[in-house]
Amino acid sequence: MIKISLKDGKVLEFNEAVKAEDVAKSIGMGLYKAALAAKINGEVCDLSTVIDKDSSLEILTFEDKDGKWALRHTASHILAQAVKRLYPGVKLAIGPAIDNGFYYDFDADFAITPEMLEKIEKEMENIVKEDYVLERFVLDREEAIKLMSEKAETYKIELIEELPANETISFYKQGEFVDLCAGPHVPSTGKVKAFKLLSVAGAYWRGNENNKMLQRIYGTAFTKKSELDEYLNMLEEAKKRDHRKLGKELDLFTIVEEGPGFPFFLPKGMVVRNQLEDFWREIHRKNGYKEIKTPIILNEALWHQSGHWDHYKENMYFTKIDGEDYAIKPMNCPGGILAYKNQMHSYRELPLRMGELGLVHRHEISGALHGLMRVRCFTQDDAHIFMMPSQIKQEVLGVIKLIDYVYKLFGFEYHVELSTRPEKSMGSDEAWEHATNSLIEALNAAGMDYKVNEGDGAFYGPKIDFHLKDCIGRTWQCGTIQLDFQMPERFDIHYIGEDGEKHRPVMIHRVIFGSIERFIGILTEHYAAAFPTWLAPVQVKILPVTDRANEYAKSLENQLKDMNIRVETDLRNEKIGYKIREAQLQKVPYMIILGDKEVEAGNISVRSRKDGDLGSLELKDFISKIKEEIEKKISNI
RNA sequence: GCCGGCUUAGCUCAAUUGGCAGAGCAACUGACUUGUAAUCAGUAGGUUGUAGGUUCAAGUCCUAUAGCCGGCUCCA
Repeated sequence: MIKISLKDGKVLEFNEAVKAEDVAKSIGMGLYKAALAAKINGEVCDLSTVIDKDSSLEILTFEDKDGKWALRHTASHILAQAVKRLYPGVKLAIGPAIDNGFYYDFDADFAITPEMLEKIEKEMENIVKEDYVLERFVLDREEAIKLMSEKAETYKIELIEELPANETISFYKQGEFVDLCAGPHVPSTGKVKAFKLLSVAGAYWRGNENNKMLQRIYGTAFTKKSELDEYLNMLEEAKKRDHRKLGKELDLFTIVEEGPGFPFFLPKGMVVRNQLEDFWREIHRKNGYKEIKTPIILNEALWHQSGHWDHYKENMYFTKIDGEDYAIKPMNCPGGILAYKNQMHSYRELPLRMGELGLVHRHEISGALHGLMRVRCFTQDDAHIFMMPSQIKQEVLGVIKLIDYVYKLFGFEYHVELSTRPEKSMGSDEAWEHATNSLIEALNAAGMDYKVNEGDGAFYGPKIDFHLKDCIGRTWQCGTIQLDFQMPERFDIHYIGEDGEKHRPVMIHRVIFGSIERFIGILTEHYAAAFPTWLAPVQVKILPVTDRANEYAKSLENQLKDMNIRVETDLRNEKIGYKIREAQLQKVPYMIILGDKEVEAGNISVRSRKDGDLGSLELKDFISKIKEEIEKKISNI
C-alpha cells in the first residue's frame, strides 16, 4: 500500500507503484489535462516519474512557477530540435527557461536573422503537432560523452565533463532529437500550445567574454494562445511607457550624440529632479543626516590611497592639471572621508551621518548604456555613516527602514540581494566575515527576505542591494547599503573614545534612490510619466475657452503662482478641445477651464487628468485640495 | 567591448528591381472667438548619421566610422 498525500491534505492510497500522471488522472481529468510536471517530496520532476513509496505529491500546472518552467524548458528543446532540422551543422549550447520565457544558445557559422526565426517557428509548430513524447533516460559519464561525440555536440561534452561525479546524467529524447538535460519536462511536445520567438542576441558561452560568442534565440511559451496574446500585448503596452520614449515626448531629458551616456536634463525633467532632491533633503534632515558637497576632480594620489586605482581604474576618467595627475571621481567616499578628517571626532558625535548628492563619472562600456538607467555620469544620493562597531546593526537597520519608507511612498515593489566578498577585494577574511554577518543580522532584524549573490560585493565590503523593476520587468539596482572596514583603515581615520584613546570607526556607504537619473527613469516608467502632483513638472494648466477669459486666466495664474503651485496658461487661439488634448497628453494633473460662465461667476471649472470633468469649484477650495495632495505626496495614478 | 539589427525634416514614418526625396504632426503666417482629447488655409523645413567607394545615375549596392536598439558582459 502506497500513501500519497496531496497539497490540500487529502491522502490517496494505491496498491502498487504509480506514475504521478496517473495520480493526476485519478484526481480528475481536468487536472490531468492541465498537468505539466509534478513535485514529489518537494522535488520537481516529470509526470512520468513512478512513485513507489509513501510520498507527498503536488501536480504542477501552468499556474505554478515550476510548471511554467517545465513547459518553457520543453519549448526551448522544441526550438533546438527545429534548428537542428533546418540547420544540421549548428551546435547546441544551453537552453533554459527564464522569467517570462526561454532561450537557447547556438553556435552557428552564419548569422541567424529575423526571417529565419519565422522559418524556425514554423518547424516548431510541426514538432508540436507531431506531439512527441519526451522520454527521459540516464547514461553513465562514458556513454553520455560517447553519445554526444557521435552528434559532435562539443559544448554538451564540455558540460558533461564538468558535472560532479555523483550527478545523474540524464537525457531527454523527443522524436529524432536528444538533448542533455536535468529536466523536468512536460509529457509531450503537444503541450506547448502557444509560443513565439522574440529575438536573437549574442551571448558568450558560459557568460564569459573570453569565450566564443554564440547566438541566443529568445522566446516565450504559454499553454493557451490567449495567454500568449495577452503577454505580447503587455509588452507592446510596456514599450509605450519606456522612459526613453516618454522622456523625449514630454521633454524631460535628452541624450545627444556628442555625449553618449551623459544625459541632459531639460526644464521639465529638472522640476522632477529638484522635487526629488528637496524631498531627499527633508527626510535626511529628519533622520539626523548632515549634508556636504565634495569636488568632482581630486588628485590621483587620493585614488591610489583609497584602493580605487587598484580595483576600479578601468571605470575611471583621468585628467591633468598643471602637469599633475587628477581623477574624476567615480565614487564619493574618498571625498567624504577627507571631509570627516577635517576635524577631530568624539564618540559622542557617532554615528555621524553625512549625506552628499554627489555627481560621479564612471566609464561604462558602450553596449551597456541604456537611457537614464545606465549612464556614464550620475548623481548618487550618497551618505557615509561613521560609527562605532557596536552601532553597525542599529545603523544598517535605520537605513533599511528609510529605504523601505521611500520605496513604499512611490508604491514600488522591490527585492533585496546580499552580495559577499568578490575575488578582487581588499581586507582580511575576519573583517569580511564580521561585516557580512552584521548585514545579515540587520536584514533578519528587519524581517527582510533576501537572495545571496556570492562574490558580488564591492571591493571594500559586502553590500545589501535593493532592486526595482522597469516597465518590462527588468530589474535595476537602486538602493544599496555597503559596510566598509577598509577605507577607515586606509585613510587612518579615528574618533576619540570614552577612554580618551583613538579608535577606528566603521563606515557605511549607502544610497536610497541609488542614482537620481536611474530613479527618475524608473519613476517615469512606473507612473507612465503621469507623475503624482507633487512631482509633476506642470501641476495646473489654465485653459481659457476664448480670449475674453484671458485676463481672468492671468490673474488666476498669478494667484496660483503665489501659492507655489507650478502653473501654466495656454493663451493660444485654439479650440478648448485642442488645449485639453494637449494638456492631457502632457499628463498635467489638473486643468482649469475658463469660459464666459466662470468669468461671470468668478469661479473655476476643473478637469483632472485622471477623472475628467470635475465641474465648478471655488478657487480657494481647489487650492486647498491640490495643496493637500502635494503636501501628502499622494500618488494619484 | 562583443554578436545582430537600425539611422530619411524638430517628432512619427513613406519612397517598386539603383532612376526627379514625400506624408502626418510640430513650427511659422493668416482666417475663425471657439465649452471638456485634434478648426481651416497657406509658408518654410533635407548634403538621407559621417567619410570613402562602385555606377551614366545611390536614401537604396560595397567599405570604414559614430550613435541608437535587443542581448552578452558590467553595475547605481
